[in-house]
Amino acid sequence: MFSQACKYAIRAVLYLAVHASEGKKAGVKEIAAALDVPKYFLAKILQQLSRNNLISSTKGPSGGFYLSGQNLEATLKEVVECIDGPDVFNSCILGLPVCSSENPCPLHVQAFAYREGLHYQLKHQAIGDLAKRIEREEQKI
Amino acid sequence: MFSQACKYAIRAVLYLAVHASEGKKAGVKEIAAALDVPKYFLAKILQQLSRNNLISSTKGPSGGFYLSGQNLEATLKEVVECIDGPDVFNSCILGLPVCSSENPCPLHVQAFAYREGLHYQLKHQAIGDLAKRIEREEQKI
DNA sequence: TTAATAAAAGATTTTTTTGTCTTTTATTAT
DNA sequence: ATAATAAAAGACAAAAAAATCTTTTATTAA
Repeated sequence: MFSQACKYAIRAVLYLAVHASEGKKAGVKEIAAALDVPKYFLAKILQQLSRNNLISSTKGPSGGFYLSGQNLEATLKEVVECIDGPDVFNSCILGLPVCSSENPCPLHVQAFAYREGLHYQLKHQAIGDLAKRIEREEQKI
Repeated sequence: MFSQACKYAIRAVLYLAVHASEGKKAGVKEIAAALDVPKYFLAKILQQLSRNNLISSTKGPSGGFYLSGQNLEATLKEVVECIDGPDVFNSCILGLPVCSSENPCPLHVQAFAYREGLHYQLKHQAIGDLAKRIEREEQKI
């Protein structure tokens, strides 16, 4: 479903939502250690998210990454599409160039339901709200 | 979700279910052309399926691939797991080593609910029955 | 204003996946 | 028996994804 980079991206964003803020930024080193993820690879991913204004960062001492108020209102759908491209949620599960409700591949109905449910959640839940649930239910990231 | 090899495998098996039989085998060349898929790569995939008794084959003139009665009773779940490994349907969508209903990752509920739907179909529908529907509804493979 | 810090950027390497080509083995029709 | 056929197997190449290392740039605290 998601590339490795995308999985790291989602987890990093959720980590920032829960553990960081403008007054308490988190560095690559901290995030990579907390998530047990390759540091330099994560750095690249964070840069990409930052360039696309999905996360915020400042350089220098006491610098690092965090989510601004605006960032917290974004959704994971945007994060996912930033890393894995815009077709993640609507490409055919069998890779057929034409596959739609009108012209469905043999797995279309099932695959569509599966992915659309996930898509819906990622699209309609703000990252900030998701973070609250994670804290409330003490979920691992 | 599925690797490229797995997508080819599913499509090839369905092609065989619809277009081939013990009396009318299909060669790699025919299948690759019909599905517009790289020939030599497909050959490798068919070999793997054959070694695992998910498809049948015979060498030599008028040889090729087909599905035996037993093969038609198998499911796409078996095909998928033969190519992509046994964890496709129960590994965490975020790649966390521990993620279950008791100890869910932040996306577990959504991912599980919807993936399980796909899993259920692939697990409980025989390839032969699926092929009948494909013919009935004239679906592209 | 300087040294230390940490992200940004660029270049490179490693690993995995995908795709190709060649040789061998089995089968069958002549 | 033999030639033709087609899968099986093995070796190889290309592309993509994942991971690493180095240099540059911006910031800030002393």
